[in-house]
Amino acid sequence: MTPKNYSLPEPKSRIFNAAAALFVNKGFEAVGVREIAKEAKVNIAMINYYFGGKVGILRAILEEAYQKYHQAQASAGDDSTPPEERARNLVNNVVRFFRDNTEIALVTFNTMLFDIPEIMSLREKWGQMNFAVMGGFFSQIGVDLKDPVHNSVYNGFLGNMVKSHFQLRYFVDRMPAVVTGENGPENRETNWKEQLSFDDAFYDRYIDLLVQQYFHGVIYATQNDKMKYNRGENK
Amino acid sequence: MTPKNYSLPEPKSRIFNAAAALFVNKGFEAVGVREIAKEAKVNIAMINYYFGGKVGILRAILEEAYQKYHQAQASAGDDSTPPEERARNLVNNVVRFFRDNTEIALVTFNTMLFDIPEIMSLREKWGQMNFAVMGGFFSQIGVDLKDPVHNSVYNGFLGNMVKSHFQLRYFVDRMPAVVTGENGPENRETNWKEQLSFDDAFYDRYIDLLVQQYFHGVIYATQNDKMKYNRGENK
DNA sequence: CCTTTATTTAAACAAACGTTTGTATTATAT
DNA sequence: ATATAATACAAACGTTTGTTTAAATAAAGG
Repeated sequence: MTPKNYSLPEPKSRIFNAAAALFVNKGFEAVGVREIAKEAKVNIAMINYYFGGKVGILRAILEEAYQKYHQAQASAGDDSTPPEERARNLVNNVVRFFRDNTEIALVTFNTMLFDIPEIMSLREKWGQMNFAVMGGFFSQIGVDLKDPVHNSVYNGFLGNMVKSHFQLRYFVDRMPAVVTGENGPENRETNWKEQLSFDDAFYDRYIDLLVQQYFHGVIYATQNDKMKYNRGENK
Repeated sequence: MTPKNYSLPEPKSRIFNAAAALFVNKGFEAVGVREIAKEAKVNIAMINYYFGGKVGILRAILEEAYQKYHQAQASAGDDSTPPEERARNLVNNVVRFFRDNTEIALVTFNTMLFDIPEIMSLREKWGQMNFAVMGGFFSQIGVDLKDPVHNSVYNGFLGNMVKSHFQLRYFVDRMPAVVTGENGPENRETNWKEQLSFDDAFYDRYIDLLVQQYFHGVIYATQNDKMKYNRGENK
C-alpha cells in the first residue's frame, strides 16, 4: 500500500472535491466512479466506504451547498430591515456564497434540474424552504408569491441571476488564456478574459448594478401590475 | 415484423419526441437508447439508422431548438424599433418559443451547462450568435456588452428568466394534481396548481410584468452605474 | 413482376457501470 | 506487545451501455 502523503487532504475530502469538479463540468450521470477515484487518487471501493456510493457523494455536496445557500438567504435581514438594504444584503450574501463555493453551488443548481430518484425529495424540500425564507422579503417589496405571475417572475430571480453569472464565469475561467489563430470577433471573449479580474471591485459593481436593476424594476413593475390588472391584494 | 400503424408519427419523429421528453426529465447522460426505443416503440438499432446514434438525437434537438430561439431573438425588431417595444417583442417571442417548444427548449438550455464533447462547439458558436443578434438591442438600452459587469448582468438575462419560469412550470405540469394526505403548507404548490392555467391571459400579464421589471430596472441601473463608477462610455 | 433500395429486427460485441467481497495494511486502544 | 478497529486495495460480480452486424422485411423503381 502506498504510504500516506501528508501534503494531500484526507481521502474523503479529496473524493468530494474531485467529484464536485467533475460533476460541475460533465453532470452527475456522465461521471463514473473510476474517474472520480483516479482524480482523487483513491481506490474506487473507497467511494462506497466513505460515501456509501456515488449518489452519496452527490448527496453530501448538495446538503453542504444548500445549507450554506439557505444561510445566505436567511441572514440577509428580517422584516425590520429596509427593503433595499435587505436586497443588497441578499445579493451580497449569495455572491459571497457562490464565490466561496463555486463548484458545489453550480452542481446543486444544475442537479436540481433533473429527476435523480435518490435526491428528488431534496428538490421539493428545498423549494419549500426557499419559499419560506424569502416570504418576508417579497412581502416588503410588493411581490405576492401566491400570485402565480409574480411567482413566475420573482421566485428564484436573484439566485438564478447570480447562478447564471457564475456558470458563465466558470466556462470563462476554464478557457485557454491564449488562443492561437485569427484575432477577430470570434476571440472577443478571450480578449475580454485577459483584461478581466473577478476581484472585489468587480463584484462591488456587479452587486450594485444587479440590486439597482432588481429593486427599481420591481417597484415599478409591481405597481404597474396592480394598476393595470387590478391585482396584488392579499387574498 | 409489425405492420406500420399509420396513426403514429414516423419513427424518426417518434424517436426525437421520446428522446426530448426523456432528456428534459433526466438529462442526456442518464437516458439510454433502450429507454428511448421503448418509449418511441422502435428497435434500438433504428436510433443509429435515423440519427447516427444517441448523440445524433441530441444534436438534432439542439439544432432545431436553437434555430428557433435565434429566430425569436432576431425578429424582435431592429435599431429603428423603440427600445421598450423591442424588449416587449423579444420577451413575447421568447415566451412563444418556449410555449411551442417547451421540451426541446429546456433540453437545449440545460444541455449547454455541461461538457458533452460532441456538441461543445455548438455552445461556443451559439454564445457568439447570441452576442451578435442582441448587440443592437443592448446598445439601445445603454448596456455595453464589452463591459464585463454589464455583460455579467445582462447577457442572457431575459432568456434565462423565461427559461427558469418554464423549467418550474415543467415541474409543476408533471406534479400529481391531487395529493392525498395532509392539507397544509406543504401542499401550497399543488393547491396553486389547481387554480392555475397557463393560458394567454397568464402570459400577457407575465410578459408585461417581466418587461416592466427589466426595462425600468435597466434604465435606472445603467444610469446609476455611469454616474457612480464613471463607466458606460464606449471604448 | 423482378430488382434495387430502404427500413426494421434480433443478436452480438466490447466496454463500462456501481457495488460487493475478502484480504492486506495501517491506526488505535489497552 | 497484542488485540481490535479503521482504512485501503485488487478482484470479482451482475448489469448496463451504445454501436455494430447480418438477415429479414417492406417499399420503391423500372
